[in-house]
Amino acid sequence: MKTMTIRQDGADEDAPVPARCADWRQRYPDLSLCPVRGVLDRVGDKWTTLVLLTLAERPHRFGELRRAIVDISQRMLTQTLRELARDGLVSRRVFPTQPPGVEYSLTPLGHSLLQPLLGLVRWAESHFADVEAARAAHDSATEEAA
Amino acid sequence: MKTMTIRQDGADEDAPVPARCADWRQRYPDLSLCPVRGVLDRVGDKWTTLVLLTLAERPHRFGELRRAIVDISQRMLTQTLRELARDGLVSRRVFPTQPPGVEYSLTPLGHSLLQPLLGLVRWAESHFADVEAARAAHDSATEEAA
DNA sequence: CGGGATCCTGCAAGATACTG
DNA sequence: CAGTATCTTGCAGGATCCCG
Repeated sequence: MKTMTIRQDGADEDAPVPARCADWRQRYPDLSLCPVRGVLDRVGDKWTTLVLLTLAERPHRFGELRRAIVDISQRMLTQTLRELARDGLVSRRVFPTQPPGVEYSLTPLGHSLLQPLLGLVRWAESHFADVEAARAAHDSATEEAA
Repeated sequence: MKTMTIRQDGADEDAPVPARCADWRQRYPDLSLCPVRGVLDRVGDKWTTLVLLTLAERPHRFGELRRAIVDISQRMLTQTLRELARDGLVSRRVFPTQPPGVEYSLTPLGHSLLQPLLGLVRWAESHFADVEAARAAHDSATEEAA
């Protein structure tokens, strides 16, 4: 293995993609502690992304979010919002009216996550057809083998 | 609601982020069919990303992947690789040697996904400290309320 | 309206054992 | 070496009821 200078505080930011990846895996043998995994787990969460994207549009109240996301259960919405608030991605403002209103909105940090997230969305938009084609090809190939 | 011109074949690519998001949600009332969700579910998968990042480094054989990812079970590795191959992100080459060797590598499509993925990784690298700080602040705040 | 607390279930995923 | 098959379980997540 080639010797490689690794900065103590993080990966070598000038390193090419592969080296960066290898570096991350080496520095976090316990994957549950890896910050990258933490983020990816969140993003992959069934609802987190949907909530973030919805809030990207404009601030929403609890009920608005429920209706916007349609098939989210109230339990999951509450839970997702709490974790997002805890992570500092979403802020929760309570209006002491009657009945009480609660408004959720993206924090600057949450907004910053939106950019890479949108990168993924764009990839999905432009490459989903390829994925579907690959699936069709693969499926017909394996089925004809059977 | 404001009227908005939606191109038949996809979201308005010039639209600002929020409108794009709203658009996606509207066009896919059934979220399980939404291509964006499909991609995000994959990325969020506990192992998919790890495998892709590992293969980004260089092609790996099955056993190499197992050892590289350490705490993946053989079952999950097989399953993950099969789905990635089916989606056309990873290619599988069999060498008819004795004993047989199988090499997995990224396809061009898989490699293209790497870019947005790395965007997320970079976000995690640069903002994880903020998330942890937010958590600490949030936790101490709620705990003192109790 | 905006949740909290409970109960219950399905499936994701680990462990183990076997095969070409 | 590179998987497949089977069994088993944890827990994500839905449904439901209640409360300030």
